[in-house]
Amino acid sequence: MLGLVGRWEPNAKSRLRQAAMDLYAEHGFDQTTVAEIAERAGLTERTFFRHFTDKREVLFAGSERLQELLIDSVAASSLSVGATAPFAGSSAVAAVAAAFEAAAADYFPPVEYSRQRQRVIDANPALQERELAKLDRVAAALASVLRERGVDDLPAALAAEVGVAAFKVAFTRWVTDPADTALIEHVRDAFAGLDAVLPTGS
Amino acid sequence: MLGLVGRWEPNAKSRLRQAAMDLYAEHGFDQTTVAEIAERAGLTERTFFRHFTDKREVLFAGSERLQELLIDSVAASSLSVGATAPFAGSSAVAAVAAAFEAAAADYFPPVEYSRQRQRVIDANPALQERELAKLDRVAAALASVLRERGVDDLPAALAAEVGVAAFKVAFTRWVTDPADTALIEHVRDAFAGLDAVLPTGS
DNA sequence: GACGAGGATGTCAGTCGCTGTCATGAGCGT
DNA sequence: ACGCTCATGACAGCGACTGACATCCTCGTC
Repeated sequence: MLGLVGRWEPNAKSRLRQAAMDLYAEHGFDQTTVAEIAERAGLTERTFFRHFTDKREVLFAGSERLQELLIDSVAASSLSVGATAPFAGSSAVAAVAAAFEAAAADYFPPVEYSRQRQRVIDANPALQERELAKLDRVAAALASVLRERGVDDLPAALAAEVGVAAFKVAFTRWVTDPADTALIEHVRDAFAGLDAVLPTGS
Repeated sequence: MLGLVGRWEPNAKSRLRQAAMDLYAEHGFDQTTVAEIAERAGLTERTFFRHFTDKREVLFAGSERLQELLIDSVAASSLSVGATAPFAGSSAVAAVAAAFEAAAADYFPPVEYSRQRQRVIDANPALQERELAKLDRVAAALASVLRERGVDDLPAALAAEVGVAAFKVAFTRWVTDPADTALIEHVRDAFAGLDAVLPTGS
């Protein structure tokens, strides 16, 4: 269960991932064949599909960990569960924001790598779809944990979706930022921008 | 350009769509073969791919029209372009909200159909990915038109993403609502809920 | 130190989504 | 009648993905 990596050539999975990333970046996703990836990794096409469900999944392997980070963070946050209507909701977004800020500091790889990865993704609709799907699962998980913490259905769903929306904007700005500002700063800016963006009262 | 439908059996495209929907609903998406769809429509597999780029695209054919509706609506709205910082952003969300409310009244098919369609989509990850991709293109288009109307980059992106996020929640609640409340009501609730969900000041 | 269990890999064959190419046949204008 | 256009059919082919079975290494056990 701890991944005592194996009796064969070790790191098969990471070798496959590396080979895939290189080929995707060099020739493009569509022009890369799974057989080529496997060959470069010294393995077989069949083995590739034993490590990754998908040709696309190679680029999104670590996403479960991000989801866990966020969930644990929100689960451990001090939500004012007992508060009356509007406050329960607003502290939910705050908790989500805090979770993303924490993840921004811990989880993400260096900008260089993220940029290269994003270039590959942006060049292919199928990969963008997968990226959105991952984010949507994150939103669903966040909404779920918020509900478990006592937040009502509607505000829980809204807080989760809005939080992910803000993060999407922050992440995009991060990888396209020529000034190389830290991700956490972009996350703060985006969540702060939410206040300015919503009609104050209505 | 007006679709003078043709010299062959007319409505090839809608026959294909109907056949696909029926088969997807009956046997499931994965268990349905494109050849089967084409056969039921009295056509060939090859012809199917001339009408739809994808096996999935059958379920999302009308989405460009929704996008146009929203864009036109926002483009025609009275945005306070000249306003100073916070107000420009907030009226942007209001414009997006109004656009979705208008679309909710005009565009969407009856609940029955939407529910059946959604059942098919919810049963298949690949279809969910496509649905998210469509919504993301909507968000991108909204952000673009907001920028053209003079809204700054960050608030434009946030308003678009948040608007789509709210709509996602509203739509989900609509198709799962046992009380059959109108979609526009759910849209209003969701956008109203945004106010309660965000920390008032911070 | 042989032996059996388990797990990761290889091999093979097959299905199906999707594409390029060329042929066919109906309608339409001249 | 002639040819043009265009939706469709007919084929051939690639590549993603899957299921079934064989192999082979490693480790624990006797």
